[in-house]
Amino acid sequence: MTKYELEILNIILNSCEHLSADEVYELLKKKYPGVVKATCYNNLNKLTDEGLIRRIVLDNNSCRYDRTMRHDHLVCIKCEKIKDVYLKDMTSSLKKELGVEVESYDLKINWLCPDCIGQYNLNNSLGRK
Amino acid sequence: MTKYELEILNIILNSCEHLSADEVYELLKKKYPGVVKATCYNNLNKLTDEGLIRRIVLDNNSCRYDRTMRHDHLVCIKCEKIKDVYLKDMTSSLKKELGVEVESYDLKINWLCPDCIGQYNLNNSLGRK
DNA sequence: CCTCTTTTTAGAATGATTCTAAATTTATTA
DNA sequence: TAATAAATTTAGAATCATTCTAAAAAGAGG
Repeated sequence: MTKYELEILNIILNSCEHLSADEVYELLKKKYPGVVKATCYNNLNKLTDEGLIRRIVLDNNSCRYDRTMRHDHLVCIKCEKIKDVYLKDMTSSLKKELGVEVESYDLKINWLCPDCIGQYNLNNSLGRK
Repeated sequence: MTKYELEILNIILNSCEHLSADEVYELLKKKYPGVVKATCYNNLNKLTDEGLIRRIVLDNNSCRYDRTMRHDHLVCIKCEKIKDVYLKDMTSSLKKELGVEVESYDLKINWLCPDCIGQYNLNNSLGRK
């Protein structure tokens, strides 16, 4: 594991946010000012392939990086901020309901976060789409 | 609703596949050869906003379009093909478990489809990541 | 028919990510 | 330790899906 790969892993494991590739790159530059963006992408891909970090793809086609320990995500329909939630693992119940092998799953729950909830008419935006 | 919007809606409702924007565009051109790609994108966005179709964002940052009736997706970890599955709606159980309002959710289940399952060593690829 | 609004067009712009080929670093093994 | 091989990084160009822009066209209502 190279110094860049290690530092990127640390950045992600120690972050409370869900960072974009660009945000990871900015943090990486604080320690290694000369580093190049492609290196950041290379290592984000490598770490993802190795299963050490996890890529979350948002509806607007942008990615965030996260720890791998199994958990689910609340995504705010307004500000798009992500919050981790630790719901019980559904793998085996999905297997049972589907009758097939399940490798993993990805559950994104759309909500209005507390910061945004005041800014919406709840009846219109939550009651029905 | 314009002829383009209507035709795009028909293309998606009548397709058994989960089409990409480009595939929708190719099909649209069969009926309206002069139409331009931006029109296709405009209308895909409009239809999505109107809730008449649904956008699925894959891990590789590409989109597919689908009917809106609530259902979940099996995504093959090898060929990335999508299959619809109609699992029971979890909205209310999620609300209960989380203790917050839930607008909707998006569940993607990763598996190896029957076409790809022969090409993998199941112990390695399914047992653990 | 006139005015206002919406949609379409053409093509440029954007922006995230990937690619390429050369340079550098790290690891291997003679 | 020197030589060779493999992996990583670099710089910047390329890609590709999508969005933007401003002008033209189409549609709707009075």
